[in-house]
Amino acid sequence: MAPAIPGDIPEATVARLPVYLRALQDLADENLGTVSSERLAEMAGVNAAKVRKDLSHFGSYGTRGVGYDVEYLLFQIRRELGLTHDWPCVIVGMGNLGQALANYGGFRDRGFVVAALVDADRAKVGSTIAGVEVSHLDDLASLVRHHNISIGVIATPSPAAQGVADQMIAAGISSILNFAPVVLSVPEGISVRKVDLAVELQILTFYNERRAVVGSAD
Amino acid sequence: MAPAIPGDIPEATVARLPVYLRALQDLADENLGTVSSERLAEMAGVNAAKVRKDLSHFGSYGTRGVGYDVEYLLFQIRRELGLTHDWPCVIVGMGNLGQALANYGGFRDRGFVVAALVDADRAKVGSTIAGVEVSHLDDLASLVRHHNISIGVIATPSPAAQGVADQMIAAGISSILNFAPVVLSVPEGISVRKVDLAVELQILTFYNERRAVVGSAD
DNA sequence: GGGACTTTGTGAACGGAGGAACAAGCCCGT
DNA sequence: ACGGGCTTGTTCCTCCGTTCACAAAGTCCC
Repeated sequence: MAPAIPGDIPEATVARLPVYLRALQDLADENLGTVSSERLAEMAGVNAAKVRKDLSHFGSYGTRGVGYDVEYLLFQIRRELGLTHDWPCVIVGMGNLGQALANYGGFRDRGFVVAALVDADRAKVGSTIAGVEVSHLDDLASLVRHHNISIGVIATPSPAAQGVADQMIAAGISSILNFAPVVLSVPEGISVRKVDLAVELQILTFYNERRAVVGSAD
Repeated sequence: MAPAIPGDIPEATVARLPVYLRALQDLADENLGTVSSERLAEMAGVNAAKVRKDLSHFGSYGTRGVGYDVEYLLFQIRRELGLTHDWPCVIVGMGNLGQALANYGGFRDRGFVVAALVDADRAKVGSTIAGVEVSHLDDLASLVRHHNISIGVIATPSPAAQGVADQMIAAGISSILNFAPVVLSVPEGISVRKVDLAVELQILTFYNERRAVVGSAD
């Protein structure tokens, strides 16, 4: 599961960069010129020292006594995350979740363009969702090539997920976001992130149950 | 963010329990009587020693030389996760994502029942999604009481998320799954988990970009 | 019944991440 | 020019989580 050594940036730091990015965008919208690590930490819901250490991995982007220049830091983090350009994505699986993802506006705002939609069901092929025509799974490879896609989103039922992942990888996709509740096995060099909604809920129930059993000791 | 000490189970272990649960369900479907930590580890995509240590936190559920009894372990993990009964949930925000979540069948299969749907837009109130009528946000508290809901799902636009969270907590909800890309501030004793789809994609692009820059050193 | 084999449960080493604290550096007012 | 006040960058320490390795314990076969 480990995406191997990407450089020398801790994985935990990478996971926080998008959160900083979002906070900085809010600051930029308010026309704030600079921000302190403390303020940024508060907005991101983390510790101030952590913010400074995270940012220091990329160089000295701040000014002592002043803080960080919002625009400059925005640019640097965008660059680190590879968000200087939009990323075309393909979503495979046009069920409830796939359709919702296709319609979800939050992607384009943050640098991701749904370039292609794919389903294995020929009955769905040809219909248009969010302005994009649904193609058949068989055409995945040519779509990936044509749109230069490197990110694939799997929104299929569980049994189909591994097969779709294999086809994505064969087509040249190197980053996969998997919504199917299965553990994908992929070769070295392919990044996979998994989002399992039921797992999140089950983690919540664990703590909920514990609170009930232990009693409200607060 | 830390849900405080729930007992003495490491948070990382809790997060893996649902994964084990899913693997065990697959094993049960195949009528496998027992499973070794090694096999289970492979299915869950983790280390065998980790599986054993995780499970040992709850007692000795295995038999040396044999492995773990699938049915028994299933029962124990379900019990630990509080999945001996179904959990009624309320989804707030009937946009694309909220509707998709309401229609998503994967919840009910895993112990979660969508008991109520809520939106702030009166134009949406009264319509039926996935067999559940949409109520107005003002009725949240009475819905929570009536259906004995302890889990709330936030699928609103970002600006509304904190207010909804506050209302949920005031109504007695203690566990929140947040899809809005904002950091919620909640009092002690409330569990929050956040799912931010764009963040996941941005993490992928980081590694994608790094691979491109570093070159395929594999 | 006993020995060989298998697998769990756990003690200990190891590595990474988090947080406190402080020195270095920058700005501003006088 | 210079001192006071901030804020960063970094060091050090601690803690949590992972992994190895092995003893304990059970099964199976002869």
